[in-house]
Amino acid sequence: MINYSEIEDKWQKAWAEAKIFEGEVGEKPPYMVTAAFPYADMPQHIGHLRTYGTADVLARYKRMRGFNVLFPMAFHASATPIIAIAKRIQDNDKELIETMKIFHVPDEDIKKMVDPRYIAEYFTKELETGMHAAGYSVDWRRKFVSIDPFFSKFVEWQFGILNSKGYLIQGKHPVGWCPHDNNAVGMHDTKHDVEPEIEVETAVRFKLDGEDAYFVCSTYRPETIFGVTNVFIKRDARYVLCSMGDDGKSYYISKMSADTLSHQTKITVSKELAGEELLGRKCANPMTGALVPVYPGFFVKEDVGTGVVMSVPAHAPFDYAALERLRKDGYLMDDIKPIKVLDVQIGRSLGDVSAGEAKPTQLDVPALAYLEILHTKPDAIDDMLEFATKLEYREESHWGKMIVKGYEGMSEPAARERVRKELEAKGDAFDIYVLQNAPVVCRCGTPVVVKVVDDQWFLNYGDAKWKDTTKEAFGKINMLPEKSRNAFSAAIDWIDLRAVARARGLGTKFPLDRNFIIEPLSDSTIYPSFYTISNAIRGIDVEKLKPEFFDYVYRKVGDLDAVAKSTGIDYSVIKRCREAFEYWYQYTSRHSGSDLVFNHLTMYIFNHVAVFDKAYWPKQIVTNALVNYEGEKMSKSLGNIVPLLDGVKKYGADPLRINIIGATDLHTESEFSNAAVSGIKERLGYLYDTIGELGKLESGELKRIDYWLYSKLSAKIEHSTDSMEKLELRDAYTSVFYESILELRRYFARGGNNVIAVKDFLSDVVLMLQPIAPHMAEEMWHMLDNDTFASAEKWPVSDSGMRNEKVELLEELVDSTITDAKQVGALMEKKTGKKAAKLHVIVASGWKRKLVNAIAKERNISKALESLQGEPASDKEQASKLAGALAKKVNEIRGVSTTQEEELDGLREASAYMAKQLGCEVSVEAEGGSRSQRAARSMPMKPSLDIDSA
RNA sequence: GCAGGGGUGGCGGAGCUUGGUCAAACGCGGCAGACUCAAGAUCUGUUGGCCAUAGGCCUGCGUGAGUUCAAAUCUCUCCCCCUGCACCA
Repeated sequence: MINYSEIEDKWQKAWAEAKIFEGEVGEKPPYMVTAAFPYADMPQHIGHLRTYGTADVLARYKRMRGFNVLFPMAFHASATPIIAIAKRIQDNDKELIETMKIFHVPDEDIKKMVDPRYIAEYFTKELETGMHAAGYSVDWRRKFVSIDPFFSKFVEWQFGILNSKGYLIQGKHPVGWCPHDNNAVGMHDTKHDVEPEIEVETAVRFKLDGEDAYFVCSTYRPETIFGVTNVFIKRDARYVLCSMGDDGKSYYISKMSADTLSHQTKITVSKELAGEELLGRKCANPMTGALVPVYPGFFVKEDVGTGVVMSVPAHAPFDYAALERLRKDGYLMDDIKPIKVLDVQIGRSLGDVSAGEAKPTQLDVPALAYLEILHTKPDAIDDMLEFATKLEYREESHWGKMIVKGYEGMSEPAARERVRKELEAKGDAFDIYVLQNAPVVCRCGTPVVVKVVDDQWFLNYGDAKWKDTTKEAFGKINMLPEKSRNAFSAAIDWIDLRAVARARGLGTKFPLDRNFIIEPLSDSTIYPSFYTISNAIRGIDVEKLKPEFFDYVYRKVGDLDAVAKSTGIDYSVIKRCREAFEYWYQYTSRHSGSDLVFNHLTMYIFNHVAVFDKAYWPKQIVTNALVNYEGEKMSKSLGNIVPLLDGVKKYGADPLRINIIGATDLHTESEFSNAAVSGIKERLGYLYDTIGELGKLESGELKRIDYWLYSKLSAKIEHSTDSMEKLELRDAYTSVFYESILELRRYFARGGNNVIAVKDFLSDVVLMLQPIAPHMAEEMWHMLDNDTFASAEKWPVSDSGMRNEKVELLEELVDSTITDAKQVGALMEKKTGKKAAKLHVIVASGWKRKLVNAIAKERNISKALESLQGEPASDKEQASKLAGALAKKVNEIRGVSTTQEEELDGLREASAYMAKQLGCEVSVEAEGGSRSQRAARSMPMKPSLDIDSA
């Protein structure tokens, strides 16, 4: 049994003592690997191995490829969860404390976590311990925390630059808001961690006839305004007459919506009344001018939107149903006729079957037609109407074409935008925000509302010039996996204004308004550059870290002497910082989970472009998918989180690393499972044992199977090197790990026993295993009589001279012959009831090879036969016979490279092996010399088989 | 809704960039055998389906169409699944 923890301890200590992972400026080409900050609000679980482990594998690989590698690490604490956690600890939140227990946080530490700073302090230690245990080749001298004062100086400097470039702007912004706490609320501030989802609706105003006031209807589909036949209100709800904003007009909306909307605009109520009282009035459609009546709608909700709904019976099943019900109840409205505004093939998305059955009686009223194809009626339950609404909305949005004059042929989304803009231009429409997933409840118990704050600071990622420069930089970045490029491209186009200041949290104060904190994703966009100097400036009085220091180090602005003088920082330190930045930042590889593409990673590119010279723009970005546990997503609520330290202790760092990092492509989720890890352990054990037993092998002359092993090794090195360059780790480690073991097994089964060959093979395999399984590789490397560090060795180089395709081909011939013989033997046994006693393997003559190759080349039977001129007459006769048989497959025939002698040789050499596999005697014969009647059936690479029964 | 990714055996997933030599590498699971008093572990073999029974044939890569001598692979259509959608790490 391998004692993983003993081996891990041993080598982790040895590496630290030898300082082999400490990056210093040097002569070799630099390569800097950074992975997204871990957040210091929880320790790591095994899922984190995916990103950090991948970065470590790359760092270790590049070191072996002759690069001077720097792999630093730091921690993020400037986040809201950390504040929320402190608060929840204070409130004695059971669920949270449960989670803390999963991570073995001692009670006394939990108690201290009412202080957010203690949370950060505790978990940064935990994180470092975990990363150490996982065997990451990190240069720990450079670590810092995002709330360290010297880092804040760096962030402030960065924001100074962004501001000087005009990228910081101020404006209105909708946020989830708790009226009780008077605070913006995010996911971490709500019960059950629900993210408040804010959605924009269009509010359209309808002028009342004969009254200086408006109804405000909220809608998602302003383009249907052409089809409005009436307005719905809720009969038994309370409504108010109020002012909205400062346009001096009066508006009718429900009382409840007035409360909600008061967080978005100034609302002053002048009168309150019952919905009942509004009935019977008329108001004007702002688009068409038509006067429409006000009716009660059964489905209208006073707390949704404005509590007033514009009715479009042609395109809204609810509206249609409401009118039908009113009609049934005898409500007079002879003048109401649905007005169709767009055309669509009804039921198209349901497939041919349902659409074929549907017989819409009134195609002029799509809303009714939708009810009909769903076999439902206007008096159906709300859920059915809802379903019909969704279907209609979706199909019309997808395929609908406008039929309204002036908008003919426009798609629904285009028309929606245009109508909205037109109405807004006239002042007849404005945006209102709604909580799409209401109710969302703040941890204090108050329902969350949408508030529009008007003094929010934004980073303007929409700035056209900035975007263009970013795209330029993006085009040159190496993306791994390459297919992530599309997502980035979309993200760069999409990102616009990003709020950068927040009211509370740990972190750097916002320089333009010290009452705010810089939002935690925005404070960490260019921090990888801070690693290049963090070790050199730690301990310097932070007040000396003035902007001119950073300007010089990162942008070479100013003069070294002057900077030293004005900051008071030692000349040599500044010089060293500049040199370190210039050196390390030439080539950087950035690693993160793919979930960060749409925020951190995109902002990472933007901010680098804004701050640094071209030479220091990002060079490579690596994203990876996440980790599942036994087929399920890992999550705290599922309780299937395995803390990293527990995992390492239980399974060993290397088996975990192979399973989580090496068994999957970057873009697919990896699967952690106990079964997979134990399979990996068995295989590591096989390699370990094989090395331990090398002494039992001999050192004779190389045999065919030895050449085969060398050939396989050479191909393996070439293949896995290619894969590693693209970080296709699954591919690389299938070859290096799994297939190596299969090859060794076959080698021994074929009678291989050469100590030199096996040792050569294993040495290279062990070295290639080093990036992913560093501890075991180190151990085995030393068992192979080396006294250097595998972690500091060179990656193996493929010796193309060792490639021997002929030998590999002949081994495949042995395999296929065995497979065929088994099948034939089984058939024979089934037919005759007798077991095979002797197998005759008859190898095809040379002329057949010529014929086959000629056909493969010419794709023409007669031409191929011509090329056989000069062969003995009898062969020619047989050749034309055979050629006739091959004629109908003329396009499928492949050429062969083996001669009859080579095949005979290869099969004879393996005849003992074949005999063992088949359990019968094996005789290998040449076609010419065989007495078997089946000899003529033999083909190149497909010997004829004849079995003598017992 | 928008954006990105995906749909291949019992399962996880290769293959798609560059069409043919290729359907299913590698792993898990299943089955059979070896070892064992036995179980487990391990090793060996086998494993898409169907019809065959001297090594063969047919069928099969979400749906439907198209391009081509040839499509898992290229184009289009539709369906379904996953992820993200901002002040939140």
